[in-house]
Amino acid sequence: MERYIDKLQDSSLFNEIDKDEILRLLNEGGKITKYPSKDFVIFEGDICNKLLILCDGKLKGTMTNSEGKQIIIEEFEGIEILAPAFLFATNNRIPVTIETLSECEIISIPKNKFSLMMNQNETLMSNFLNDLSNKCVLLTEKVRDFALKNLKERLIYYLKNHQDHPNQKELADRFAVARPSLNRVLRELKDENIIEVINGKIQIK
Amino acid sequence: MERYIDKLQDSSLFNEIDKDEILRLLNEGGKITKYPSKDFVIFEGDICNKLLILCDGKLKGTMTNSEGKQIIIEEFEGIEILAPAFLFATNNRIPVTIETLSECEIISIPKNKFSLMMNQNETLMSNFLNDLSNKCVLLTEKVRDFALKNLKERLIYYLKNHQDHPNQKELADRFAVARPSLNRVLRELKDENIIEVINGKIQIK
DNA sequence: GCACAATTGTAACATATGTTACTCAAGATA
DNA sequence: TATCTTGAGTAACATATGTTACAATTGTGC
Repeated sequence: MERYIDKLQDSSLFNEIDKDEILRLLNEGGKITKYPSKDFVIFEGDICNKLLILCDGKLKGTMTNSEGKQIIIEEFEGIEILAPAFLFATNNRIPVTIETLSECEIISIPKNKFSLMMNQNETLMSNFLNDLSNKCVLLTEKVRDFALKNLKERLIYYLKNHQDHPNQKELADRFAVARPSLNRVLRELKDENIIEVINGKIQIK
Repeated sequence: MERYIDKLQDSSLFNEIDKDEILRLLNEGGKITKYPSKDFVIFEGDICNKLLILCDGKLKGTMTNSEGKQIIIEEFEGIEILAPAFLFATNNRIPVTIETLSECEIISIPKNKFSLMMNQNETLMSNFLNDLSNKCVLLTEKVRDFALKNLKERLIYYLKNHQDHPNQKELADRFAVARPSLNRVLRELKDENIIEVINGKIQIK
C-alpha cells in the first residue's frame, strides 16, 4: 500500500491526513487485492460489508433490468471509494455491478475496522461524510436528468462536461438508450450545427 | 422542543440516545420554527448550512425544469431530516424545493453546531451516517426506476408499496409524466385485470 | 493489400409518452 | 336547486425513443 501513499493522501478520503497516519490506519485492517481486466469486483445483490478503495485502474458501475436493458451509472478512476453509500445503509445490498475496465488494485477494509478508524480520526470521518454527501448530490442530479430531460438535453450537458467520450454503444448505455437512438440525436445536433464530428470524435461548438 | 422528545427519541437520527442527552444537544444550538401550510421551507438553489429536522406536519420535495415539468422526489412525514445530503457536500446548493403540505414545525441546527454535536456523541454520528446512506440507496433505486423501467412498471411497483395514494395529478408528478399518460396506463392495468378502481381508490390485485 | 471485426450511419416501422381539448361525475357553495 | 370547481376519463394527434436490419466506414492482423 506504501506504493500508493502519495495518491492516497491526495484523495478526498485521506485529504489532510498525515502519510504516517494513513499507513497506520490502513495497516490496521486494510488489504490490497489485484483484479485483472474485465473482472467483476461486485455483483448486483452482494452484501456490502467492506469499504473498497480503488487505487489504480479503471472501473465501471452498471445496473441491469430483467430484459437486459443496462445503464452505466458511474465510472471510477484514480483514488475513489466504491459504493460508499451501501456500507452503512440499513439495506446494504449493493444494487450495482462493478466491473474492471483495466487491471485494478483495490484496498478493502472490513466495515467494523473502518468504523474504528473513523472514531480514531475525526478528519477521516469528516472526509467520508463529504464523499458520501457528494455521491448523494450526484445521484440527485441524475434523477433530475432522467426524470426531467430528454436525450438531447442530457447529451449536450454530457458533451459540455466531457472532452473525451467512449464509443457510441458505451455512450448510449450511460443514457440508458438504444444506440440508434443516440445516433439519431447526434445527427440532429449535427444538422442543428451544435456539434461537429471529426474522426469519430464529437466536438461541441 | 420538549414537546417532541418522545417522537425524536424514536426517530432514526436520535435512536438509542437518552432523552436528557437529546435535549442537551438540541438546546445547544437548535431552534424550532413553525411554518403555515403551502409555505416554502427551501427553494431550489438555496445554500444548505443548517440541518433541518421535521417534527410535525407533512412536506414535499420537488424539482422543476425550465419548461415547468416537475417531479415530486420525496415526501416527508413524522420525524425526518430534510435534505441530509447537502449539508456536508462540496456543492451545498440544494437542488430541491421543499414545500409544506400542512402546518409544520421544523428544528434547525447550524452546520457547525451539528458537527460539534456529532463529535460529542458517537451514536448521533453513526445514526446520521445511516440516514445519509439510506438516502443514497433510495436515490440509486430512483435512478434505476427512471432509467430502466417504463411507467407501467414504476406504477405497479408504487401501488404494491402504497396502500394510500394521492390524486392522479399528484401521482403523475411523482413519476414525472403527464396526467393523461398516467390515466391511460391505469386504464391498461384495469383492462389487464391487474388493478381495480373502487370509489377512486386504486387497488392492486 | 486483403480479410475480418468493430464501429458508425441510417431507414422503416413499433411503442411509449406528451399535448390539447373536451366530456362527465362528485362535491362544494351560493 | 343552480352553479361552480375539481378530479377523472378519454380521444386525436404529435413527439421521443425502441427495434430490427442492413449498409458504409474504419481499424486490425496477417
